[in-house]
Amino acid sequence: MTASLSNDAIARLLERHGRLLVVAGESAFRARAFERAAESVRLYPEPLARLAERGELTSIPGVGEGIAYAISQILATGAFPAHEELTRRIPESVVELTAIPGVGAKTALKLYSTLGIDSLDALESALEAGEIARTMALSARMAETVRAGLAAIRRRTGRTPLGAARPVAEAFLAAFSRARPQDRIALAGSARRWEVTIGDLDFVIASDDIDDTVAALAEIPMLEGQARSGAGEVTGQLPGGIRADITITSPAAWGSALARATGSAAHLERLGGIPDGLASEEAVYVTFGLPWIPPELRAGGQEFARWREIPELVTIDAINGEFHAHTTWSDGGASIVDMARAAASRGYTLLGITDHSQSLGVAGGLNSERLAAQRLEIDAADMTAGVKLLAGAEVEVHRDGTLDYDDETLAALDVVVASLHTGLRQPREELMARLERVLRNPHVDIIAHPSGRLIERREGGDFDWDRAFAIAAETGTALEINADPARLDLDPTLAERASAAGCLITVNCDAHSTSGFAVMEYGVAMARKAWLKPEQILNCWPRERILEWLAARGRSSS
DNA sequence: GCCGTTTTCGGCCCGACTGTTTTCAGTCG
Repeated sequence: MTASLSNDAIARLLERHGRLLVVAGESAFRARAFERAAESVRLYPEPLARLAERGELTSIPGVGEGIAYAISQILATGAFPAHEELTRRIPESVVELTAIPGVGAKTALKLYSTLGIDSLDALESALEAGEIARTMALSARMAETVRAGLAAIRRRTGRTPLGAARPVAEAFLAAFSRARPQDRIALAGSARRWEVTIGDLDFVIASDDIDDTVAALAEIPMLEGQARSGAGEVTGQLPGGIRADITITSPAAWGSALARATGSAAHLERLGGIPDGLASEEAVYVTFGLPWIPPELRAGGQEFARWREIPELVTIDAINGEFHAHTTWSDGGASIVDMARAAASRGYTLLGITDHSQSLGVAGGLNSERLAAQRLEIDAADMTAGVKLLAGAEVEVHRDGTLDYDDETLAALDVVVASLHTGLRQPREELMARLERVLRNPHVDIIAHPSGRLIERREGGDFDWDRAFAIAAETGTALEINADPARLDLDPTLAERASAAGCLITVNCDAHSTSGFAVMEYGVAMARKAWLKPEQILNCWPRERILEWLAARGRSSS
């Protein structure tokens, strides 16, 4: 039994197998089964080795007889037969190719079987040599798609999205606190500053006995490959392959150590060196004649000129409702009533129910008949738990800028959120013409996730933002900061520009379940990085004022 | 491969868009 194999390591292997099954052209359902099982295993609280000993692997959701056998093989040998057989046919690295937009499983397999291309590097070489275009199996057009896709991937930072890193950080904080309740631990670095992507995770621990703390760290299973790099420095690897840098300090020097480890480099440089031996961050800032600066604002710029405004910035308590949420009517996991109750428990007084429109078939989009039926249920549930429900929709924007419902249907809705989910690779002219048409559509109240980016996975559209913001300010259309950690869109820099241009901002979770509202902390952090105040954010307004705003836009909500 | 008040087989992941096409395969959301 390989006791050292972590749940994360097992999950990674199952996930790689799932992805390889897709490329191999196996059943998409079988591939998904492996990916689902991997997700389930990664989050499983108990080491799988112990479950395997008890013969309880199939108690994990998504793990049946087949995958339980694979896991037992992985635990015993570090691999499993089906995976070894598959990798003999197709190298694992071929999966890399499918990261290129426009290259799916079939094309990746074709590239491998006809040209032996088994990685992005090999693909780039073949492209340089002109092999792609010369090969009869692949057209010149394909070569161009590949070239553009490779360039987009090379532009990626290779950093970890915040939404992947923070849950890992929180799990580690909890695990350490259980092991060493007498020590104090905090997250530091870019994750504490709510940067959209992070390079590694930094932690600071205050301890009266550094050696004891180091020994306790060695006992935490989720921190692998630990090394002591200095008297009070420990490094290691956390789930997802994220590097952890841990600084251990005395309680008396906690403030100095935390401020240093939090950064940013530009912020520290502007401060001009953190004094040693201060017990709190407040004490650190006092020496510079400053109040405590919240981590998300430590960018090395405006915080030194605008610190007096900090108490006025938006906080999570100022959020009074949301305009973008899904239910089981389309691709959500909770009913209208359950979503309303979850909203109420967050102190909201208003919630827009905005399921997908008809052309987004994969998400179970509603045609106008089902939309009308849904309104009956929304109206019946209105004021459930004291929350005003708006019968809205997240409406697809077609490639020509027209919307997915006719004017009559749109006019009957309480709120219309418009989204571009497809055709984001259109050239700037087309994309802008399309966006302008949406912004000038009198039925549209809010533009959801305006750029369409998926962090580290897909770049946003090539919009002319200054022009877009000017039009949005003119039409009064609100622009969303989507709090989903996979999106964080608008980005804080764009949100700040939009607000400066006079645009109204709204921060929404795009919740697909009752737990989906938890990501609001990300959205608020982004809004704070953009130096936004509640007045500038539509869903911080009192309910009556929001309803007046909607009414003034021709909305019928009562 | 997993799952189940739809329960041991058959559904799960549908439909639009694009161009690798010219009657349909591949990709994407």
